[in-house]
Amino acid sequence: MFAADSLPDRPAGMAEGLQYLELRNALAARIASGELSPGDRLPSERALQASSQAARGTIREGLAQLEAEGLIYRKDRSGWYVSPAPIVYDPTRWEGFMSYVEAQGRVPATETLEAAPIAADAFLAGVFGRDPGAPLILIRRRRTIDDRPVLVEYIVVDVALAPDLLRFSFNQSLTSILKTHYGLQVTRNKVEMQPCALTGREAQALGLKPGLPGLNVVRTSYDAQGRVVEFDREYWRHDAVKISVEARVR
Amino acid sequence: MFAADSLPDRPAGMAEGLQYLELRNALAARIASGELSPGDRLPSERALQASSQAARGTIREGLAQLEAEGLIYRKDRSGWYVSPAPIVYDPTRWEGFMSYVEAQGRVPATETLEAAPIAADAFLAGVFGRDPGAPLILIRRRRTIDDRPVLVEYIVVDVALAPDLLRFSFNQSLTSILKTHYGLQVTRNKVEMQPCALTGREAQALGLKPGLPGLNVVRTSYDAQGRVVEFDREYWRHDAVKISVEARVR
DNA sequence: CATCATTTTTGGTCTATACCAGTGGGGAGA
DNA sequence: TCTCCCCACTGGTATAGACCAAAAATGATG
Repeated sequence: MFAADSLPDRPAGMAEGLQYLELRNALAARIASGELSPGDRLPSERALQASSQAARGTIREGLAQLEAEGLIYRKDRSGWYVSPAPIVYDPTRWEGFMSYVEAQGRVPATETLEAAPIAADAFLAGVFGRDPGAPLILIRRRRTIDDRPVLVEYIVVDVALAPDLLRFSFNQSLTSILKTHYGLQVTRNKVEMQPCALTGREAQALGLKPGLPGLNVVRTSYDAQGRVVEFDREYWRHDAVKISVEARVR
Repeated sequence: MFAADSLPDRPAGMAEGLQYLELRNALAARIASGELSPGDRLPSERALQASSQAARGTIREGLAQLEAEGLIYRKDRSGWYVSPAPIVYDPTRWEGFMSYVEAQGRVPATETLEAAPIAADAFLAGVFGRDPGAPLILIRRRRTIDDRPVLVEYIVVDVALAPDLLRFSFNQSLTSILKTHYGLQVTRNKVEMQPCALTGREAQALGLKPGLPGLNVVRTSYDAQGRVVEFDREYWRHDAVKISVEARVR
């Protein structure tokens, strides 16, 4: 009940007599025992159906349950797979995705999907304290851990603080580009997080069925003068991340 | 794409031609327009079926989608309802549930489900820096906002720091009891959060179908001497809370 | 050995139906 | 008027089938 890392193979009170929960429990036990390891493919729905006598809809109900718990994930029309361990994410200690993931013994990678100048709309103008129409830069990236896409992000930077930013490659740390070439150092963060459904472009970029659960992280980074250095909206796979915050009470 | 409060009635690229997404879009639009307000009951599944010509399974697929997005929730065998706005939760500024919820213009309440002495197991012994078997106190509470249960929590307190704690009522702020009567003041917090599925006792206490998505928050509170004042595991309805963290970068 | 076309497998969507169990309202009876 | 019971309604679970589109495996071909 208390151990932080306990993922019970059969949560107390999880009703028996329900076929989809029985299936869930059976698969969860096989994952917990190590018979199925992260990355392994589960038997196909029809194979599970044959071995359990249940209807396919019932099988899918059980699989969806495990998916909601983050124990397994699906690859469209390819199969169901056991989820890798989530990475631990402390938004107050964020020194960038690459170093963060590496520190946890995983292999990160970044792909720039888009990088272009845009004009501030009303919302972004408010964020950056500029007038609507002010020139900004939008960067869209996809980030992977061990070759599995885990998040897509939209980063907005103020051109006034980082002129000619587009000449750089964004497949590495943006934080270090801003620091090295523009002397912009983040000293304060505001982070908002909310569970969401991954839809449309986000789902597509992550190779997910639209509507799957995700985590939406919005980060506003300020420098010592209180200027907005970076505005960042991230969409994470819900099973890829675990949030851990450590902070003094104020 | 950027506005933090945008809950689009039809996310860009959310495929058309899929009946369950069409239904989702139709209902989301009615919620966004205000035709359906928080707390309102949706038409029954069979009524939606009659008006859309789709099979009931398809209807339920669309409803499950909206549920995953946090726009609606279900009450077992009673109906589907529009979700109220989530409360904003900053774990680094946590002064207690009651004041927090009140500050956002909502009505909080707390119910003690259980309060009893327990002996430390291996995990809790490690948390509190005591020997296994050391006497602790376990408090289980349910907390509601506007009469809707939103979380259950398991709080563990070290008897050595708070002797005779059980004489108090826990239907109010525990933080203030510890401060007023035992001089225990929290100065530092460690918080971990992870999406989870609400099962068994937790689902039951919240009146939810087992397996619905939730948010698991584990908080360890320390005083100025680094002693563990409180160890707290919370299970939130996923649609009841939005996390916002503001912190200096270290 | 690499490439392309074909076939098989897989999950994705959808229909139609059945029965169950808890909710909630209305009506009968005290 | 109040209480209790019953019943209609609601969502929850399950079956059995169908067809589709994308992925993966296969086999033919260069």
